[in-house]
Amino acid sequence: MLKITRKAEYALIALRHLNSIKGGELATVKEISTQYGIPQELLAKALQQLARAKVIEAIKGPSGGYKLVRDPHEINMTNFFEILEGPMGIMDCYFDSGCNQLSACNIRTPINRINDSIRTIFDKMTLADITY
Amino acid sequence: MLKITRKAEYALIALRHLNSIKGGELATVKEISTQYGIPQELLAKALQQLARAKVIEAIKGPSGGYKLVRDPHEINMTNFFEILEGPMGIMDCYFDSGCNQLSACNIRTPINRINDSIRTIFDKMTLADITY
DNA sequence: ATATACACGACTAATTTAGTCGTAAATAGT
DNA sequence: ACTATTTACGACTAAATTAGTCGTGTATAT
Repeated sequence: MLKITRKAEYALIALRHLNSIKGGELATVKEISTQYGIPQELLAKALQQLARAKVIEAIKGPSGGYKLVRDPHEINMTNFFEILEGPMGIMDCYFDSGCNQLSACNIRTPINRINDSIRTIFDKMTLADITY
Repeated sequence: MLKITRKAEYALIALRHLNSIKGGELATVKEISTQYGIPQELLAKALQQLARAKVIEAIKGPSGGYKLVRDPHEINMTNFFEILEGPMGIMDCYFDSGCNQLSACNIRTPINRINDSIRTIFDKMTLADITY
């Protein structure tokens, strides 16, 4: 429980890799996936999502690839996870308020406190902390 | 992502309920499940796990039920979640070290930092914080 | 005895996550 | 223009996890 998805995990590995190579250099999905033993297509999807979110930039064609275009300090973990996995919350009712069955729910308030605590952690932690 | 299971959610609701009734009083699974609209058998399982872990006590037979037997301040959320959901960590490699495929993994250290942060939150937060 | 309540393993169903495939579009090099 | 390379992306299948159900057993108060 409380696990992140593999897609997010692969994305982190890739981002750290992109961060480690010098300024203008590119890395391809193929390179990254073989180097770290990651399923290529799955990594591709993750990087496409990050490219759409403008965290990285894609260059097509031969000698193409991806590069990091934002300062890792600017992207916090809440951003990152929500780009890849959608809204973050330990229970659905945090963002999906259509909870009919538990009309007498007695734990909404404490659950929100937990959520907020976790969110605060991830807000404060940036990609720079992950990538060094 | 980062969601807790419904079983844990139901258990929290039940514990909060048990905490709200006076000292020696009992509540049955049936009562709780109907009051909060929770599937009875699933709640029963959760409470059985908590009873095995000595967080609550089970009294069998007619006029039986469950009661809270430990000070809610003594049980932190890490305990609670691990009773119900097993080892807690955002990635398997935190507790299951048999990760063969990612021999070149470059994010183990930062992942452990995240894990520890979350764990710290849950260590500090007790059932008393949830149940008021 | 009987009705009530917990105990628990086995099972099925639903949902989520992981991974694959096929096809399209851009582009560098020739 | 052609080809090889690389990203883009939706549709699909497979695997794993979670949710929920069922049957049977045990304890016990009345």
